[in-house]
Amino acid sequence: MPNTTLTPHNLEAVATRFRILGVPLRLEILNQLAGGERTVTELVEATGSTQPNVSKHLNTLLAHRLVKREKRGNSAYYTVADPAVFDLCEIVCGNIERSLEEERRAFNG
Amino acid sequence: MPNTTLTPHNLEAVATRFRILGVPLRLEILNQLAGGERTVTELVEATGSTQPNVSKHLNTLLAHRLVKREKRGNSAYYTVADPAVFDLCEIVCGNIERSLEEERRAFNG
DNA sequence: CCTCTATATGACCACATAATCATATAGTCA
DNA sequence: TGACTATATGATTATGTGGTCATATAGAGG
Repeated sequence: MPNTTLTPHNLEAVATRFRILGVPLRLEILNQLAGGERTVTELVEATGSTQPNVSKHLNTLLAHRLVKREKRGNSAYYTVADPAVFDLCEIVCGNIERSLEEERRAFNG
Repeated sequence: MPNTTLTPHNLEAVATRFRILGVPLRLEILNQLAGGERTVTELVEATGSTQPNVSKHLNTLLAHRLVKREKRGNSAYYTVADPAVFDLCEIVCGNIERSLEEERRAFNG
């Protein structure tokens, strides 16, 4: 029953969620977190970005509840809050694939 | 087998797709198109936005293959290119729901 | 051809925000 | 306490883009 659909009322919230996911570095971070919890330093190394930048994006992801943070010792360990985000990526990939396939068919019979 | 996942290579494309969906008016347009093809004028009335603005967003959606356009007579009829986008919205809604539910549980036991 | 309607487009502005730098905070260990 | 490491944060800049306005394009009907 909680199979909510797109309504004018939650439209803003949904758009915001999409916007959060619309930044490559944030997707890359989430992709890293798909392999389990990571510290900021690990994410900095994995992404090649700067520490303040990664921290800031993690903060954004945290504020929108896409990740969870747990402080242990000197470090902050981040994990994905809801694995369903990866389903999103799957679907989007499927979308893009079909688009490209269709374009290909349109080009050469 | 075309079950593509998030890789560094398509990451940019996926992020772009998310960014396109991250604008409330565009979501509203897609939501309208869920009910079948619509003309620009119809979408202007339904959304309460201006004609140039709606046209511009339709152009963006078209450029990224989220909608299709067909010109008949004096009007332009738009349709959703890939209904799978609505699955995205469903998932996001589910995400948000779970977030809020969890937040609620955290607040009052 | 003229008018009306529908749609697209270019110029412009305003605002949000991603990236960077410097610095603050805070925990660990000697 | 002092040095070191890890993380967060404030200020600033640069850029992208959503919205608006005016205008162009184009088809329909007289």
